[in-house]
Amino acid sequence: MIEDEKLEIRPKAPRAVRTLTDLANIAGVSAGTVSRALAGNSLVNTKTRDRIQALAREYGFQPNQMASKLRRQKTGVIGVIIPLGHDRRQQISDSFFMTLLGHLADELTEKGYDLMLRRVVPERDEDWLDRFIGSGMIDGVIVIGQSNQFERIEEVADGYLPMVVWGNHQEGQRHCVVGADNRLGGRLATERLIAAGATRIAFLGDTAPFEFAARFAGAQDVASRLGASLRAVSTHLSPEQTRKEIAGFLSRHHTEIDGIFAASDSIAFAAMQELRRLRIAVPDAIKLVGFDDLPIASQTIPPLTTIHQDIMAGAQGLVELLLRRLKGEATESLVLPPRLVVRGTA
Amino acid sequence: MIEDEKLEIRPKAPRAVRTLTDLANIAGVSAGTVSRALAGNSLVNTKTRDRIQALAREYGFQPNQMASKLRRQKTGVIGVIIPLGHDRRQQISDSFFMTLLGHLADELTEKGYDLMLRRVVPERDEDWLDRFIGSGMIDGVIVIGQSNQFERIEEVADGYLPMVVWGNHQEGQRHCVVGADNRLGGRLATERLIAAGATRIAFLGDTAPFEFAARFAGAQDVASRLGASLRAVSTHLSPEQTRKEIAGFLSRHHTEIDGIFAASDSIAFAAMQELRRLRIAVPDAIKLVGFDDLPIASQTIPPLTTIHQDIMAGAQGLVELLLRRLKGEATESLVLPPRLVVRGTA
DNA sequence: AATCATTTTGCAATCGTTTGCAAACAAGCG
DNA sequence: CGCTTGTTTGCAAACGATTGCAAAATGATT
Repeated sequence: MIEDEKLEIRPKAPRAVRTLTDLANIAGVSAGTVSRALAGNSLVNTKTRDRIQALAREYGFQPNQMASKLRRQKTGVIGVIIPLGHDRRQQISDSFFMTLLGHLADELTEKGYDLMLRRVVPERDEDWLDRFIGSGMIDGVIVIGQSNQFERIEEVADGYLPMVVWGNHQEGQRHCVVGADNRLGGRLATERLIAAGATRIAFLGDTAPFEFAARFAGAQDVASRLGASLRAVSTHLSPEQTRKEIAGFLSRHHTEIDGIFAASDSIAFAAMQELRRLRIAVPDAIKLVGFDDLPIASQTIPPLTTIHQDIMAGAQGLVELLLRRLKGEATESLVLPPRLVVRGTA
Repeated sequence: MIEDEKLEIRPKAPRAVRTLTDLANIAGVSAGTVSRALAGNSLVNTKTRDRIQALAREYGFQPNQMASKLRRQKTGVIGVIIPLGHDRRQQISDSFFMTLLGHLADELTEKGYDLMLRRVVPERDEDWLDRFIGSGMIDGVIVIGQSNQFERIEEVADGYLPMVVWGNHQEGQRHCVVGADNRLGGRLATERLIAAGATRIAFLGDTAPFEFAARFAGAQDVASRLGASLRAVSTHLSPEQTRKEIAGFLSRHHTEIDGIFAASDSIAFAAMQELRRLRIAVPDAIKLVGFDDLPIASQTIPPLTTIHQDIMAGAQGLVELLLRRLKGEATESLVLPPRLVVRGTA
């Protein structure tokens, strides 16, 4: 009889027990005790702790996070911010970043943190990074991609420790970064192109972002050393735009080249498609190497030769370094080795 | 001279002015007034408002969000939660969900909300949804994908208004959902296969998730009506696993079919690759239709015939409905029309 | 039974904003 | 000049959890 009543009281009722005090009243103790009990604090008697925890479960009580965070001055939330280029669509569909984000979510969850995602267009908002950090909503921040904001990030890094960035490592930089050795990757790609017989190479992709610039620099290292010619064909912004630029370049200049180093797999795919439209044989007439090794890279025809980046290791590195920085440690950057994957296009 | 000093005071100092009261002291007013001034409240004199806002900018002051949220009892944060199947990797790299997420981030940002991302494995955590909602950190929640949690979501929907789900619409369901008409999509795909000459069709994909089940149901509608045979080849979980299962099925049974309806483009890609390995001509020997119309679908060889879903419209719909629900409106579900895109595989 | 050491508990201050209410002030009018 | 309207401001009470400190309860020991 009593139990029946109990069962009927709970459902639908507008959550009668919403605060520590509510639960404390029910349990016949003080709010402080409830707080300690739920925190598993050893200061509270084992028996009352269990009783209170049971009660909390029964009434579906969860302490208000906002109040908790305010009081403890930490949020348990890590911010992940993606700076976009001028065109906001630039990286939205970039599967590389999106995959990285997925792994980050998993890693952070595992460590007990929540993830707050923000995408910003730095050009439109000077203070994009400071604002996120100063918002008081996050304990630390992971920046995905340096875009063209290297300087801004450096400035912030001087005064703000818990920040880790995915991107390229520059000699002597002050912010902690995790990323592949893009320059080495560029070298590997170009060496492969030349080994496959290419001598007149085009680099396809926007050279403004640091990651891409480093890939191009690596290509330059090798090209000049091995006596191949190299030209940069800078593409811009949105995928459609990029595709048009690639199409334009290829239709006009394809006879002048016999190798393409694409700054990313996405760009490589676009190039492949255009080459097919122009009935230019890959790899016979033009060799092609990409960068990233997205899952689909192995599924194109011919499968794409590319530079592999270990995304999961990257995500793990980002999180681990950030957690150490949250503890006050100053950490080194982490540079991951890229790996050439030879498939069918070069 | 004075200005020089001003410049030197600010940098590096551990943010001397961190609270409303700090700023209030500087401005010579009370904290309440500063609060109102920064909120652009009309109750405060225009002149003092401007003065305070200038001061705030000068000192880089940002009110503490945690305190603000606690006091106002709303967070300005929308939770986005992705329930994963048994295998956590299942959907992580699913570019469809990831792209949807990107668009959601944009839409929410535009409306002034922040986005908190959480990925969960419902099997491991019974209360995944309640816990997120009850955490007090979010004003509303968007669930991406029903996975196999339809019932759980229904239950929650009864007591919690500000929730919108991406997924499939079932007759008479109680939670508000946005998604393509999967059944119709399944019909379109199958009709196309049959029109292209297929009579013995295999459906490739896990039929447990509601979206996929509906696609299969659509296929059944058409197959039985038009006299084609249809068998479901249920794949499971992780991409590698899926690939193996597909390979196994095709190598053993490819002679028994002449058409494949893949539950998603990703699955279609895997099938294509396997068919190529087996030297089975597409679409000559076997016709193939996918679902989603991912960007790469147009770039395979031959380009993939598939069912197009408008992801951006989906994201906009989710956000718009959620905002209306936050205002207390009860909203209808939104079913988006899928569209057959005929390319080279059927 | 009294004293002391040790757990457990309650009290009350605190985190930093927001906001209802009332006080202070200015302005308009007879 | 006094009185009635408006504007602007300040005061102080929330919001709900955490935690140092002291009080109370318990147990151990003589």
